[in-house]
Amino acid sequence: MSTTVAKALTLLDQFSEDTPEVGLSDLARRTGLDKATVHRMMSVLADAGLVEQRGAARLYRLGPGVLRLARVREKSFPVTAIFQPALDSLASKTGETAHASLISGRALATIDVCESNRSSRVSLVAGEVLPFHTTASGMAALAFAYPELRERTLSSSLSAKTAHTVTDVKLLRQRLEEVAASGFAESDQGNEEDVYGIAVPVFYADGFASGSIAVATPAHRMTPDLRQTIICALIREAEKVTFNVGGTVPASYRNAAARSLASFAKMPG
Amino acid sequence: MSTTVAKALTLLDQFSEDTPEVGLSDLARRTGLDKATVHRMMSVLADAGLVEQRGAARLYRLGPGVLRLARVREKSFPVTAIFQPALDSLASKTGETAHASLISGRALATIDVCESNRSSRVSLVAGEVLPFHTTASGMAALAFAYPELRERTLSSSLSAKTAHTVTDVKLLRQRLEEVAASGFAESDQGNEEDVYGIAVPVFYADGFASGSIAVATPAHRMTPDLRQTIICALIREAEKVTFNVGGTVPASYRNAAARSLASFAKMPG
DNA sequence: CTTCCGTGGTTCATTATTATCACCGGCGGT
DNA sequence: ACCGCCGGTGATAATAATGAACCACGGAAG
Repeated sequence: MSTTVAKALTLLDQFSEDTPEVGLSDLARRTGLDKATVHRMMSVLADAGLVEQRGAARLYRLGPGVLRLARVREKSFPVTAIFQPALDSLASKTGETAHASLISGRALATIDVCESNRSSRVSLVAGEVLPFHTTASGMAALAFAYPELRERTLSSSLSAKTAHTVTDVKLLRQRLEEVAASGFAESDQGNEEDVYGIAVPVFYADGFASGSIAVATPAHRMTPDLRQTIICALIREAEKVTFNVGGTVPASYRNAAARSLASFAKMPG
Repeated sequence: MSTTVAKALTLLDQFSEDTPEVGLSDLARRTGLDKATVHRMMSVLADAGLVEQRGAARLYRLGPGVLRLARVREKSFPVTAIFQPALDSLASKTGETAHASLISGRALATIDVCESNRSSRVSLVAGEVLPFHTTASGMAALAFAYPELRERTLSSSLSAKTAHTVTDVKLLRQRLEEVAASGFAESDQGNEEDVYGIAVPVFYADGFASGSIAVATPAHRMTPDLRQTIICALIREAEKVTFNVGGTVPASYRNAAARSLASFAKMPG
């Protein structure tokens, strides 16, 4: 984080679907950078087309440049187009909100969402950069990601987002091992109050996780039955998605997932 | 261009649909930066998720971060979703390839394309950052853009891309005045050999151009009839698009477009 | 097998860039 | 008129970027 470009790029992280437009002072406050610094950096970002300044309020917002970049990536390596149908299927099967996230540098980026059509549903604020350790999506991805990323994450600052957030490194490591053994991750209100998340990893061609797909439900609604339905659906969809993006399911995960599915089959109901 | 962030951002411009993956030395060569510098910058960009390095070849490609950013922008300010149907309509009406570009900092970013279904058609390399002065899209946008952008562009280095490219500032200024008077821009092989482009501007709420929509045809196929068809269709579609993005058509353009349409009506055929 | 050239990646002293702070003009509420 | 906050600016002190040299590797050619 000491390099100037890194600081400049944190400015981009300040924009989300919640706050698509941000002012200069606000950016400075959020990032802890000096106003002048932010101003100069934003001018540069605007020059590159990554942000633009429109309207009388002089607020900044993301610029057309990001559309171009996304287009280039999606054209040469389509993923959102592959994830979306899987999420639609998940949402209709489970009746809950499904979303997909990709490992994006040292964090997790939510790239696709399909909200359920229930009256009471989890409506997630997509577009935010999510930490690994507070979300089921993050834990699922991290458990099967490059070991170096796992270590770097565990040895970074792990802030709590709710009263339920696990921040203890030893406990997190244990949780990751459980995820690795079961093939799926769960988060009971670790990232947001009243949200229960379940996630499974999706893989790259090299057999390491590229991201994850997840289903989020209101915590009070979670039942063993629903839980089982969600996990089974996730495992099945994830396999398809991994295949469609040209990924390889590693043996470790394949075994873990099979074990979990088998254990459900034995249970009554 | 002297700031380090600007240099780092030029690295992102090296990725296009043509070359979605680039190596380290290649990036250094293209940008004129030192290998070590590029490596450090790419590491930072990768940390932010804007690029990623996959596969044994260690090539860099755009990362999931750009998907997130595009999603955020598109959710709060949908434009590609608005441009696309207009382009589809243009392509079917004219039988030629249509595309939309937005002013992205000090250049033009192509964000949407609809190729015609003809056997011989202009197949454009989208995703590239286009200069203003070589393309019809660029001239259409520039003629109605903020004066400061126009001046800055005209006083920058204007390199030629084909033998037909106009690089003389005085002549370009004259062309821009013609565009302002007629409401549309034409480029006869100024950006690419054998490509004839016609474009009209699209506007922001403040009455300045946000970008343009254009139709590109093989130069040899262009006829007065086709030209008229294209221009009329463009003007009509552009008005709709401007309205749909919440933009305002300035009086100057409205008059110019009306004049052009009227002049065609008077003509035989 | 050796040589050569091209990768990607790293190091570190030199140097140029960047952050900081106080300041400015403008706007809106009190 | 005042106050606070906004976006934006400029000179100086402090920091971060630079780039040549270097390493290890891999493939092609001699």
